[in-house]
Amino acid sequence: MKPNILRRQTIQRKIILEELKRVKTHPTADGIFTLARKKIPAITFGTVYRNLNLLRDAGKILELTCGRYSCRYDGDASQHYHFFCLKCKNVFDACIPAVGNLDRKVSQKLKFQVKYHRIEFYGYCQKCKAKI
Amino acid sequence: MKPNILRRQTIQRKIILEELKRVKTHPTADGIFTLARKKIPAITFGTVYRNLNLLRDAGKILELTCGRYSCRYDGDASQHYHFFCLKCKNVFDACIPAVGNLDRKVSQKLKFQVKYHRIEFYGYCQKCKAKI
DNA sequence: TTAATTGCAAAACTTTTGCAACGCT
DNA sequence: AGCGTTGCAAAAGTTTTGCAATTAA
Repeated sequence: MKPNILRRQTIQRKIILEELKRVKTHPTADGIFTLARKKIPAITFGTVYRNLNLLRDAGKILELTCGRYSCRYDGDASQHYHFFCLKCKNVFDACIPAVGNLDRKVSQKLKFQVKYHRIEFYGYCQKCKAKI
Repeated sequence: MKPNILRRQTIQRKIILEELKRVKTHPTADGIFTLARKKIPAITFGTVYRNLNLLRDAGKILELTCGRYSCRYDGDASQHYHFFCLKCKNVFDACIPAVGNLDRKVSQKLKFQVKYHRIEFYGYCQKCKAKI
């Protein structure tokens, strides 16, 4: 059923991952498509989405869900938190250390198996808080 | 531009909010539509979505974003965290107290104005962890 | 060679919206 | 009466998918 993942290195996949690691803007799939098309004009949406799904499943990138439509992607798959600006809708890394023991607390309370957690901060970024 | 919100009490709005507060399943918009249609067979998707948006904007319900498509809704708008089962995709309340000082830490670090945060736990619920 | 991957295009799915009719207040 | 709200249907926006051609290993 599931296709074998990341078995081949294609130029499309390489560029998508490279661009995602290069930028710090946590782009949407559409944004990645635009970035990739500058390097590979013939690339299509289907290829971008398929690769994003595969890279996410392989744990090489993070898929951040925000709002109704559209996810955002992060080329840095290590544990870290995010800040979402309520005004300009940009996403930033929230540079604080991981909160310890959270997963264990919830495991004990719910009797569930907690694998990981995410924390999202919401508010106004430096530029936007000046304009409110 | 923006319509005046929640100015009138309609039967549709009343049922949507009642059902959302009644169930503990954190349903999707589609799920709420199905629930509401049992009480008001003529209700439409448009009405459900419009009301969910208005109720969310008014702070009466929570909109939880999870995955690509589809948000989930929570009739309990008070501060609490959530657990997402990676297998059955159900959403549960994570009954642990709010983590203090988090917002302040990020505010100081980033020089942003942090209004609130959300924490999402991921793993396997009691039923699913037995089947892995 | 062969099977994963791509490009293309259509489909699927969720959410929004314009408009006339309806119905709270 | 006034206008917020609904039902209807079409549109918009995002993501997925079937298929034949391509291409990495």
